[in-house]
Amino acid sequence: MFTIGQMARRTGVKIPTIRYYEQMGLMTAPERSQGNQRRYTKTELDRLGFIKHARDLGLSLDAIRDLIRLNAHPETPCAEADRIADEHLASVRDRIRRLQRLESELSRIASSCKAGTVKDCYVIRALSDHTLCEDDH
Amino acid sequence: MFTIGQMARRTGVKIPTIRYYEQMGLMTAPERSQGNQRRYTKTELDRLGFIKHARDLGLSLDAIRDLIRLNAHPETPCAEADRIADEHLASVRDRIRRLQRLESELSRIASSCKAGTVKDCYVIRALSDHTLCEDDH
DNA sequence: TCTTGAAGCTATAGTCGCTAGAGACATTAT
DNA sequence: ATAATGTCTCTAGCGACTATAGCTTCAAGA
Repeated sequence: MFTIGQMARRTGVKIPTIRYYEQMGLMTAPERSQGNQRRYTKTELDRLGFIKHARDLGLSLDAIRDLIRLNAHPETPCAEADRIADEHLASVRDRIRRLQRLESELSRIASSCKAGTVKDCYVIRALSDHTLCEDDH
Repeated sequence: MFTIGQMARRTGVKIPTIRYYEQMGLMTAPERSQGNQRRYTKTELDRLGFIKHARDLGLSLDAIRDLIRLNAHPETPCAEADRIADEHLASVRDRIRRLQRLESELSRIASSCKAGTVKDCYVIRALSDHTLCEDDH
């Protein structure tokens, strides 16, 4: 049996966040001590680890809830789990693409100002004037 | 003079968002018509365009507030504006790096499950078991 | 057994950057 | 004059937490 603090230390998930996951239905409400404190089993520790890992990979709580639900029914085909991972991968790739476009514009803007004062600052001019952009966003 | 709707159409910033920017002190409170509706000048239109552009580039409202403040004092050295753009660029690059690591792990996980049912699904196993990861996060 | 300090409890509010909705009032076109 | 559209304020909601207040419980040492 683990206290909530031990759960936090072992998984790296902060205590209020664990309680939040319980409230959001990602963690089932654990047993309680006589004094009403949460006492977790190994199974629950593992589930929290699963959630942590999936969060680190950027999955939404909704997606994680789906995966947990799938996991609870081991006979269902795993196509659905595949789909969730795939979908997320696509959105990650999209985010990378957009960030890279942004990076190239920003790096053109940043550190490029030779003027001494804001009056002629290229950074501010570039931000004011969209036509200075090399591609549209 | 522009109505809030014209401002929205010209900049692509939604009406409630414009009012929100006013509340947050990014836009100054504009003149009002006799019927208490907002009437904006060209200057204010330009500022909204500036904000939009900076937001599209991912700058926080705080950073934008700083830039606006700088812009209002044209004699200050522009090193500060440079710094804001630089800092933001660094954080964008960091986000790209992290997303790329994530992408490689996810693409390893996704679409790789040959099992028929969730019981042996690689996606779910990979998410449960951090040791399957190729690099640490 | 008592005490102390750390850890845990609930409940509520705040974060960021919007977005949506309700219900009332203003403006514009016909 | 009326209808259609636009705008007003106010409030609440989103996701995923984080912080605070004021309380109770637990574990270890004296």
